Order: sequence, then structure tokens, then C-alpha cells
Amino acid sequence: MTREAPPPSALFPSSVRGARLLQERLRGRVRIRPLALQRLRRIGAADVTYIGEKETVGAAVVVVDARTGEVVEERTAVGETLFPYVPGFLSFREGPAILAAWEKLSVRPQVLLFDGHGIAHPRRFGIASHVGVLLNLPSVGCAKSRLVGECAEPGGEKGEWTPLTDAGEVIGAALRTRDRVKPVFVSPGHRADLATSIALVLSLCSRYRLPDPARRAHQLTQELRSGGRSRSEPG
DNA sequence: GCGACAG
DNA sequence: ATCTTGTCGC
Repeated sequence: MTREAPPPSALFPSSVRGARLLQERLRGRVRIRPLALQRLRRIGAADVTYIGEKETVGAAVVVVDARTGEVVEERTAVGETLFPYVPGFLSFREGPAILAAWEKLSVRPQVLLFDGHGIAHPRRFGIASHVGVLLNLPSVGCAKSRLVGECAEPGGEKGEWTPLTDAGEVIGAALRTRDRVKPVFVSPGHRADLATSIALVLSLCSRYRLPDPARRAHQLTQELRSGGRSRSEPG
């Protein structure tokens, strides 16, 4: 059954605002890319003139059964980026490709886990929050490093964690997912609380620092870069 | 003015 | 994120 999939840009209206913010931030430091300007005009952002290097970005979505850890479905997508990587603006760069991969799924997952932060973000709106809102699904962020906030070093054993705080509020946790291994940073995204977020991440970590689905998704992304056209998606 | 800075 | 050699440990 093929359903008409809207272009990712249509599902990412905030790109317009993001473009404006980036335009200010990168003014004088980035050259204008005409093709991207055309694209922005097509989605109704005629007054936006940002753009960076011509580049493609790959995204992968891995669906697992939360109880068994079994992989249910995997999808990938490649797209041209409208944004360079700028700390705090990750979702504007990777969000559209993620949604493109999401649109290929034949199943409808109930919870989202992201490689990146949720509310542990300067504006409390990291990639997990952003995409979670767009898809209206509970979402959790699991980042390998800190973007904002401070925290104490958690105890050395798996499962131990300390709160990540910023401006007087708890925005996430530094969570030990393996004994004696550098902690990850977990934060709620959309419609999720910290305790549930931590429990979810822990439940998905078998024997590595990162949750199994995150590792698999990263692997798929790598294959996109090296495999190129030698690989095809089922369906 | 100088660091810090998800991926 | 990417580049990139060897090395320590189960």
C-alpha cells in the first residue's frame, strides 16, 4: 500500500525559523547557495536566504520490539542538507532526513529514541523534542556528549546516574550504561519524563555503551556512506 | 574579549 | 561528525 508521502520539508515548518536564526548566526561566514534558496522558496520561505556547503546527510530508523530487543524494521534515507552542523541546530540539519526515513516505515512505533538531546538543549528543544513534536509521539534523547548543563560524575556501575542541570532546572541525566564506561546523556523529549527516559535507555543497552538500536542505526548510516548505490532498500 | 559547543 | 595507529582487555 503506497500512501502519498509529503516532502520532509512540509513536515518541518520550523526550518523556516531555523533558517532565520542560522542566517544571523552565520552571517558573513557562509556562502549563499542558490539551489537551496530555490528550495526554501518552494516551501514558502521566500525571505530566507541562508545556506552552507552542498552536502548530503544520511539517516536511519531502526524499529525494535522493546520487550525482546528484536529488530522489526529498518529504513534509511539520504537527502541534501539545507544546514551545516551548528550546535543547537542539529534538528534542522538531520530532522528532514530522519522524517524521510520515517515515512518509509510500514509499522508505527510508539516511542522514539534519538541520537542527540531532548530538553537538554539551550532552548529545551533538541532533536528528540523537535521530531517528537512533529510526529506527536513520546520521544527520548540519548547523546554521547553534553551540549548544555552541568552534572556530577555518576557512580561507576551500570544504572547509576546523576542529574544534569541548567539554569536551576533538571534537564536530563548522566547515565552509566556500562560498568566503568563513560556515561551517556539522557533527556526527555516530547511527552516523556526523566525516569521513564532513563529506564528506556537502560532497557535497550545490552552490552555496549550505546543502546542497541542506536548502534544499529549508526551502522546503517555508515553503510550509506560507503555502500552508496550498491545497496537497495526493500519495499 | 574568550571559551564552549548534540552530530 | 571525520581522520587515523596502536593497544589494552574479555
